[in-house]
Amino acid sequence: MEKVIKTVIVDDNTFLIKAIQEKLSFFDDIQIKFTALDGSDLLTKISNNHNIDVILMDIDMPILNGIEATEIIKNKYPHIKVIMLTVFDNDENIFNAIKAGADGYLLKEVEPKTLYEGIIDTLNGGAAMNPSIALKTLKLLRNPIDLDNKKEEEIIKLTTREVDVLEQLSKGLNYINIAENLFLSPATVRKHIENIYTKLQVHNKLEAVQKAKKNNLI
Amino acid sequence: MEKVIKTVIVDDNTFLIKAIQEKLSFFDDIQIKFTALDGSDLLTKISNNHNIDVILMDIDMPILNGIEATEIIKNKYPHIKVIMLTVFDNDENIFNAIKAGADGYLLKEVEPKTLYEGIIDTLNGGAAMNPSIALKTLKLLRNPIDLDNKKEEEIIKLTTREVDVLEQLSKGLNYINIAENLFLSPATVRKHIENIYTKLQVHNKLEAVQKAKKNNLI
DNA sequence: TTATAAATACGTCAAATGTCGTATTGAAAA
DNA sequence: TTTTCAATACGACATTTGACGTATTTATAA
Repeated sequence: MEKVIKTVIVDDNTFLIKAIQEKLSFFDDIQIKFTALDGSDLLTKISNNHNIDVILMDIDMPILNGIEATEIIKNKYPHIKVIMLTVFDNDENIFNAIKAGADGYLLKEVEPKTLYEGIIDTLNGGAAMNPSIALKTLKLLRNPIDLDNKKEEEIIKLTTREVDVLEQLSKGLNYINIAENLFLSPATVRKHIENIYTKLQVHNKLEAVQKAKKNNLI
Repeated sequence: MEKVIKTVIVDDNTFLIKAIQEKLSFFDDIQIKFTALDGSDLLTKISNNHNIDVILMDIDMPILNGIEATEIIKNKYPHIKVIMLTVFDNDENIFNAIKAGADGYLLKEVEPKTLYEGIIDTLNGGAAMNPSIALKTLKLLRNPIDLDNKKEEEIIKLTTREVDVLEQLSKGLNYINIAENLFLSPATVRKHIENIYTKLQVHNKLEAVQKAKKNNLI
């Protein structure tokens, strides 16, 4: 028989705590030891009982947020695995959470089974990650952003097709070649690029590529 | 109904190709367009048919290895997803594969279902990764090693004035503005740029700026 | 069911860019 | 001293790009 996985949930929203608990209720070996409503609350409770395997940590919380809490926890109890469980997937949060020592990063809409497997993988010495988060970490590795030089991250939303086109643009290809690569009409490529320029508020290829890289869109 | 996923397998071991094919045979929407025995073989075959969704790429191969091949492929066909599929999980391979533009990194022992899901996730704009690989990428992000592998660096000599112009170019300025900034005639700016293109062996602004950055000229 | 969004595509026009050729001047190198 | 190179500059021409408007189809969300 497998031994239980002593789990802690930290979230300032009691409804979301309930939701996570329900997701995990399918799995007999998950044991919720306690829950906490913010980082400070967690620290208090954990100092009385640090016999914990894994913490599921929200980020946006009052008093002490999830990233600060993670840093403290991982410093004091490095054996405890911390998996971020949040609705936010912006670069800065991801990067800071990783820097703080998080062992995984999942989005709240995660399937129960995926969440469970993520916990197991993490305890087995891996890291749990949504594919979309994984991609962002790859991009961060390729193109290290300067977080100091980066205030409020604009939320620029490009469609997948627009990203395809932008990637091609970034290789220095012209419209004709991009069209050939993506099996499109050059007219469509131009239209996509037009839309990209509008969204990025730029007026030529070079600016588009630079802004896209800066915002880790490509 | 979902459309088929045009897939290519690259591996110098025909037995392993067979093994991968068998793993994917469970899934009706995976269509193996062709297989290749090394990077060079892949490039030849893909130049005749680049209507491909995803490439499963081994790393250790003769003639042209998987990382070099990935770099070439992603430069020419950035829309094609490349997932590394290898037995090696050392930091250097992972880091270099990511730098080369890989969209995922899975180990060969991967379960058929996991491999399939990884392909799907990647095509949906995510990244496929084993948990153990994911952890390594996190560690690389926390502690960035600079494996700045500069091989045979070409010796490109630009004049100081050309560098001036190139720097302006890299800011996304047009000829008129560059001329104003440097107190030149636009015609002169154009001539400088023409000479820069010749020296760098490129044919447009974007390529010039990228090559210049790569060679630390700006 | 009806909006809405995404992806596709065409046409037009002006502006910018890439590629030629040619030429003058001054400074540095042979 | 002669030659070469760097920097400046003009003209011409074809191609590419950027900025409009418009329109159809499909999938998804309200």
